[in-house]
Amino acid sequence: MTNNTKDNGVPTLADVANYANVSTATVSRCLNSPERVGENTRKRVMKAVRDLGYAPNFGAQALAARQTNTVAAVIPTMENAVFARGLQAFQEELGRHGKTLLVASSAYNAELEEQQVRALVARGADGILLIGYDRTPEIYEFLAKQKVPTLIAWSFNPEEPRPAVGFNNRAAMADLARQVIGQGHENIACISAPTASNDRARERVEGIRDAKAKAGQDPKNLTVIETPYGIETGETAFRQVMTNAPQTTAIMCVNDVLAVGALRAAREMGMKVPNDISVTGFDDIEIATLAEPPLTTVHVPHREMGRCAADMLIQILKGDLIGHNLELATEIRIRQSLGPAPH
Amino acid sequence: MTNNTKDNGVPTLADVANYANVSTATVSRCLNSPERVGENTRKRVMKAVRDLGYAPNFGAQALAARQTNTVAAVIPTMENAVFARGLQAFQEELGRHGKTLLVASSAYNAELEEQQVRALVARGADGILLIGYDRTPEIYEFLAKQKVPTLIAWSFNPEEPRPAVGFNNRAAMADLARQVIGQGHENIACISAPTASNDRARERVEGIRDAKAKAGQDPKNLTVIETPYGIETGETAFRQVMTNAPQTTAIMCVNDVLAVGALRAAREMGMKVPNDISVTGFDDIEIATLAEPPLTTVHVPHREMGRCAADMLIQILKGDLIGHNLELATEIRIRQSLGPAPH
DNA sequence: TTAAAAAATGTAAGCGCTTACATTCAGCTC
DNA sequence: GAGCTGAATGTAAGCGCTTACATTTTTTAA
Repeated sequence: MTNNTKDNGVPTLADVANYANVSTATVSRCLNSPERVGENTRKRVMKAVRDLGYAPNFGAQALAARQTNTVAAVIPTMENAVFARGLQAFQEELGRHGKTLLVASSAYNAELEEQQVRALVARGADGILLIGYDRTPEIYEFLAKQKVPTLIAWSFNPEEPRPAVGFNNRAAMADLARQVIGQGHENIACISAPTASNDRARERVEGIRDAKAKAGQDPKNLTVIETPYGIETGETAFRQVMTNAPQTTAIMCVNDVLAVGALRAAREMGMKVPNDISVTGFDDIEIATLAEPPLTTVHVPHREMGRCAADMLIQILKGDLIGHNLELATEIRIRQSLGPAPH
Repeated sequence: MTNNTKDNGVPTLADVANYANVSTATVSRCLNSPERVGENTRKRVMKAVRDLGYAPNFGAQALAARQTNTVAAVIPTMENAVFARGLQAFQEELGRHGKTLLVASSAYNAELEEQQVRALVARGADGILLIGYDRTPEIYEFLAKQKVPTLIAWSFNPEEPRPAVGFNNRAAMADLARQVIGQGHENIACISAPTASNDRARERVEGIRDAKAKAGQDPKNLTVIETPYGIETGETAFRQVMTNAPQTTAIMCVNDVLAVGALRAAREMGMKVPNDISVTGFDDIEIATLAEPPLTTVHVPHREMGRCAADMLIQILKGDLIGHNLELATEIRIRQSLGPAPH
């Protein structure tokens, strides 16, 4: 046995240096800035790397170079197709730039989110992606103190100073509400996700109020039911609406999944959509077109958002602070679930 | 300014030690095995940690402790709900054990998968989760050489020696096929994902053949169309089947998404499901129940698989090599998309 | 009271890499 | 050929933490 690899298995930089008869500095340079090394030497070193099956030790590299090339994301859940898509694109783009993705999910729970953020930062994330603006100041302070660049996604509010890539939830929902109102609906109800620590949901609800106000309707006069994410919860919420406010002719849901639940409940209750009642969603995920009838909704470019988020975060990490804020456009998709108000 | 934190910002263990008037070893012990430190000292140190806002440096910790507490997963794509769910559960369970998840996706591309595996290992993954058995020996060798414990998920083959948690794709599909054949179908076609480097798809197709053989039908006589993942591709494949083999009365798809595409194509072509043709899926994701008509499919416990995968990997990392193989049960879900063969 | 055992804490040697700085040496210029 | 320049390479000092081992303090037992 040679004196390489210290007999314990995994070869180190020193083993490679030894094998190639150069110093560790040269090997390191070969790997990180090959142009600074003579051609012959480089070839010899590369051969050594291959022969030995060398791979750099991550911890050592991170320690010495003070960065991990790792980016973290904390999302509510991957089971929501919206985030799965965005995250997929985010990861792909990150990969293209040699960065790796660390993920955790908060289950829409602020406290858990805080833990996750801390854990990921402790894992050496160079930067972090967070969903929406809403969270305790403690997290933001922590991030600032640890000097971890942070990007917000899925929300965009021109008045917020933080770097963000997203869309104007409020304006988008207001647009959609305008369409609904345009169909003659006056008794609108809204099925929302819990708004307590979710600015996206909150803004969407406000968007409906904005549109109502603009149309001369009383913005206070809006039935809102809050319920967790899920098809079943959407069903239950629909029933609740019909009990509390039977005169309702249009139900606007803050996401497609709740809307699909509403659609299902309507069918079970023998109500025809859109003849008896109209239903709208938000996100435009696959089930929106699959639903019976297909769902009128707001199309959100989730993939693009993920990709842009990655690009922006990379920019920020590089120190290029340009383009700190990016607003993406959404689009109303009118489908059969919206019809004129019955009279 | 005190002589803490070296003026450069982030506090280190030494700063904490200094502030609390103990050695770095004591601080380290406070953090990692508090029971080995006297109560007063511990309190003092913890206060110092809080006062200084100390957080351990990941690289240093990884380097010194020779582990990152990070586990990696390479999945085909998060956009497939099946993996999104499993991964979500995987991550949750990992989190419960203080581990963090690194993810990458291969887009069902073997070469890309290899790169991703290397990248993740280079990022210090202590262990890795891979989907299915199929991949080049090089990857397995690399993993072995780097001593990275590996777990296979979504497949389970008692004859394979590698640790795995999954289900018997072949048997499950054979079960479903038996039901189809039981409805009198003889001209069965299959819409499959590309089988080249996907043992799950391959096994499912073989499962159909098994059932045919068992029922006295010729297993060779099975129309198989391979197509990438997607609703649209499922539609196209359906049309292809009806062109190539118009006598087909049942189409078995290797996943729900392709099946939904088939369903849609059938509707567009004016064929009634299940009167004119039966369609089945595999996975039992949400859209299976949402589809019109609801899809007969194989229910796979994706979440449970994710959770078990995490548990097993953690066991393996600990060195407990027990329970090296885990087979999960699947279940046939008969819904309206399957009916008797027309005569 | 005292020695031995146990508990608490300290000392310091790495972990494997990057990089500032030092050295060597070939190729120039004059 | 002396002096200079710049490319190629080497030397060695950390990076911030863990942990084996040494030392000190406290507890226990006889």
